[in-house]
Amino acid sequence: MLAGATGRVPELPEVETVRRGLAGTLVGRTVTEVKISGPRTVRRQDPAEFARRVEGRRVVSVDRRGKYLLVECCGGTLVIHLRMTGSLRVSDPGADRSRHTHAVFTLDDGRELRFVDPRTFGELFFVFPEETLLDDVIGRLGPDAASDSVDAGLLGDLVTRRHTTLKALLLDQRMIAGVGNIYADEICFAAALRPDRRTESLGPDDLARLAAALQSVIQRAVEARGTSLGDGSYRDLDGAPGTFQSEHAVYGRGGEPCSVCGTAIAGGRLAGRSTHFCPSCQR
DNA sequence: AGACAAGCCTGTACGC
DNA sequence: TGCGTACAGGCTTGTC
Repeated sequence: MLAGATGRVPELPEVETVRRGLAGTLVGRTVTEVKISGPRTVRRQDPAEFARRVEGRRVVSVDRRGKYLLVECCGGTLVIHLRMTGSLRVSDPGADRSRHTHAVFTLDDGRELRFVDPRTFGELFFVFPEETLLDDVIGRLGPDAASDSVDAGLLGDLVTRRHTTLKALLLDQRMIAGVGNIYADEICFAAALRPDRRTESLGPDDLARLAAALQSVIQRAVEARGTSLGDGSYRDLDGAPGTFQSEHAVYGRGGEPCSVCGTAIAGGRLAGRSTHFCPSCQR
């Protein structure tokens, strides 16, 4: 296993797992108090103003677009992006507060929702319906990778619009929202396509396999509650890891034999990201 | 000790 | 000129 190649970053399946947990925890609850301690955690608006906006609001539903969590409240939306190392935990108020806890939401059932983020890339903000900030952020995103609309036809449109490598296309949130580095590699393997394939070279059969691979990898990963590799990696709201890492065919397996053909998995850098693929199975 | 991991944004360079 | 793409840098810190 490559040093540091620990998939700690939440992508769609991990964020979806958190969303489901949040829905069960937050819907119908009212946020009674908000405490922001991280100086970078709320950066699109004043943290005190953010706290004022959220306090006293009842949660109606919890949605997700790509890697963004949308906590729909009466009168506005709490937006959460975990970025690289952000995580959310539900705790009793007396429970030890881990280092790097940057925000605490107290609920009317006495529990706390805590936002923990060592690298502080993650962020929170709250938008009123009449504000455009949500549209500015979410409106840039392509269709959600878990949505039925991501089929061979849509992918055909994308590859004519964006001439680049397959990996760069999959990582581009404006094209398809929710895929990150781990699942991009896994999707390419499942589609038997090299990550460095030029998008303009993909034919109908390739696009059909790609669409099927996207759906199946994302669906299986959601069912496995995401990927957790190594210490400090992603955990769900209750601190439990996902299990999809046991199904990884290529990510983090550079040099290991391919599970299908035995060829050594190749590793390298593409689109600025560590990239792994089977040089024999993927063309 | 310094390189690396990552998502996302921004700035810049480049080729057609 | 302009557009789309490629790439580097910034942000950050735990790990190797």
